[in-house]
Amino acid sequence: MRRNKPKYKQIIEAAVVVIAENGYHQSQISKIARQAGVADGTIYLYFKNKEDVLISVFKEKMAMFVQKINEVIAGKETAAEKLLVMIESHFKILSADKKLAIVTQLELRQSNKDLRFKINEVLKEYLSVLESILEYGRERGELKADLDIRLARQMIFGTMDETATTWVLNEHKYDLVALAPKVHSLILNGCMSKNANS
Amino acid sequence: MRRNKPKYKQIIEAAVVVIAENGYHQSQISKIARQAGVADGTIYLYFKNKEDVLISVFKEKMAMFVQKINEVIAGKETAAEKLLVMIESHFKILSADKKLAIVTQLELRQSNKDLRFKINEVLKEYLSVLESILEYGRERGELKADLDIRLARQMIFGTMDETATTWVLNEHKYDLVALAPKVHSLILNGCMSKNANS
Amino acid sequence: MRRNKPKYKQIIEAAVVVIAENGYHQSQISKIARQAGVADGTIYLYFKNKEDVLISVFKEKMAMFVQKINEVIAGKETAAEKLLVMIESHFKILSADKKLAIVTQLELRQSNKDLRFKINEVLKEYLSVLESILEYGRERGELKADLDIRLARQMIFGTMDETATTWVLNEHKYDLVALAPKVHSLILNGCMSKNANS
Amino acid sequence: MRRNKPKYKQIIEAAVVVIAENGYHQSQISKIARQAGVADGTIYLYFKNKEDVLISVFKEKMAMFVQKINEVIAGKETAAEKLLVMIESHFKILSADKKLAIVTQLELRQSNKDLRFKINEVLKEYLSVLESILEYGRERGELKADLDIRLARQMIFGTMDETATTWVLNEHKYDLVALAPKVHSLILNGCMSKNANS
DNA sequence: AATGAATGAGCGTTCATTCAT
DNA sequence: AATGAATGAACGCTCATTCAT
Repeated sequence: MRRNKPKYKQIIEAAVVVIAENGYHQSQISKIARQAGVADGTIYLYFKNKEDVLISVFKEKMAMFVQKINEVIAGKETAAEKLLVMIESHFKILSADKKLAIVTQLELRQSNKDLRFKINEVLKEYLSVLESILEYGRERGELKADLDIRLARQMIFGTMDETATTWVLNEHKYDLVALAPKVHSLILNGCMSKNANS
Repeated sequence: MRRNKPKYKQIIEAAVVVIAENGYHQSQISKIARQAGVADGTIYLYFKNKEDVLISVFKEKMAMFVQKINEVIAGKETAAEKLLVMIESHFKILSADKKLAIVTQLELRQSNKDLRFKINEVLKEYLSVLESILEYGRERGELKADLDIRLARQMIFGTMDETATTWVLNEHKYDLVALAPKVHSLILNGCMSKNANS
Repeated sequence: MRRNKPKYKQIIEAAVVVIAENGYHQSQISKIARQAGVADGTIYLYFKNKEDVLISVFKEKMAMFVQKINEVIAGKETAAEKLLVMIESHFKILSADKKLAIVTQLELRQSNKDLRFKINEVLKEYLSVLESILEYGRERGELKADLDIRLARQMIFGTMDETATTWVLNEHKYDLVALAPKVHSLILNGCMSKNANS
Repeated sequence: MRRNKPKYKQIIEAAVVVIAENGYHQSQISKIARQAGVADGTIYLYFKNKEDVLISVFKEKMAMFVQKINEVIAGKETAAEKLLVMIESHFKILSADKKLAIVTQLELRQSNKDLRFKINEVLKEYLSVLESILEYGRERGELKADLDIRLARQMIFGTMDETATTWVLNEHKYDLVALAPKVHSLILNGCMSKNANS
């Protein structure tokens, strides 16, 4: 089980640091190796190639996302509460590790189509957690009976993602986590005034 | 004004075609030159460097977006209607030019941080049109009085963008424009059931 | 016609010098470029890749061999005379360009199977000239009526090649051309004593 | 004496198999170790370096050649007979072990100049057996009194070698051993017709 | 004796940019 | 203005060898 070898994690963490500090296209294997304190060749004992390092960074971090989200939503009764803690957790994880935020929101998106296709595969697990909350809410009558789950998922993920990216582009200069309730409210209730007739 | 010279437009259009057909990383200056019917060196008479070509592609196309959106929203009275036609137009432009959709949703995002920073600058004009609609709606009492404009803008743009990207990743196999009313409804009213007490 | 561009020949000649002086495995593109007085990238304007440079060295030189041989054998009446001048010319060309001798007899043989397969293709033209002399001699009654042409060709080429290689391995310390008549006699008459009954 | 240790032979045999199956440039130490059932490092307990493994392969196999040839020529009276059985044995050994044939005729020749220089040293023993047959024949009056022994040896070895290589390049699709008498006749009597006046 | 994880030097090729014509 | 031949920096990956255990 390669994931338990200390060097595996060591290289993953080094990759996050190097990519955040240098950008995707300036993250040569030699830099990652130096940061990890190993020889270039050692990376190839744990990873198939450079792409495998990058996809593994994403897999490991996304697995952490999914695990964390699953933990916090389990403790909540309603879909609305589950969504709130999901958004909060998502923002908390990025706020707690700003280098990770740079990597996931900006740098990894510069990868080529192949890598981004693989990243999308990994993302699916996360999106399916989100979809299961939506289905749960729809069944309970909390959410609209005719809610298009996929579209709603795209709205919610799109909103969280855009919010997080804007925050990173603004160099983290405001509190991302504090936005969670407002984002949550927008998603559940929309923009429209209560007394407007649509 | 370089933009009025015929070769300027010629090179821009050639770049869109080449990027859509070959992908960002396979779009060498020599390919763009060949597609445009000029010599490699000629490109450097109209553009500072390769990045300038790409940012110009984005600027030109985004200007078209802004112009089109301004046209359609001018003919609508309410903010809700303006938003609907904005979403529809956004989706229509991408549906009408699938190469452009590939370029904006997938390929240009592979560019490096510098280029994407500049693209974000260009995007601001588009986003400010969106913000002005939201302000208009808030003033008219259509939209929530306490609506956080910037956050709402992020939600709306994030949702449209994610919806469009998913559509491109699914190889345009369903009708993107047909989703506009549902996206519009989600944005205005949210996911929550009417009779739920939030 | 790339072969007439001066840089093409320039690079071929540089390759011969570099390979002879450094050996096949130490003949990096950068060394060949430096020797030719061009930039590394320039080589790729004239050759597809490194293998293409090496195979072209062989093709050009072998074409010279074939042309020279054809010239000298045309002036001779009998197959025996043709063979003699062929062997002499073969040895003369190698003697006149000792670097070329090192390259063809030692260095190019270290190439991988793919390259050597392609070299063999080029060699076929040379071997067919040899076979045509043998056929001519058989028809004229000079050579044995039941001579196995292919086997005789292998004997003659094998003998010339081994003789030349041994000479190169001995660092050209004796006169290769002077051996031609003896090689010719061995090939025509064999080793056996005239009065022996076999 | 390292050669008597079981792992020594084990590694040699593994090397022959690996080189024949993968080619010279794809025969990494790790592959040879795996085939031999030992660790990579173990090879360095028995061999100085990779070159030492390869030269040892050649030495061991060439020793077998020499021993076998010495056995068969001892049973023959005339030089002509000795030569015939030598050629036959040479071809038989290669026919019987096609992997060995690939290794000696094609793969080992891709090695660098140093290694091939050492291989030539080993070859000398084989060549000296051949020369002693020629000297024996000359003394007995069987072979020409003025025969240049070294040149004749080059002709004979070159012919056998070229014949064997051509056979390997033709993927062993004809019977190599069956060619021995014809090769023998060519070597002894040459190509020339009996009644020609040379 | 035996292991195998770790090392790190080495190189073919691409392509944005220049500049003499 | 337009050309396009020439430039040369930059990097992922392999694998023979070592050495702590």
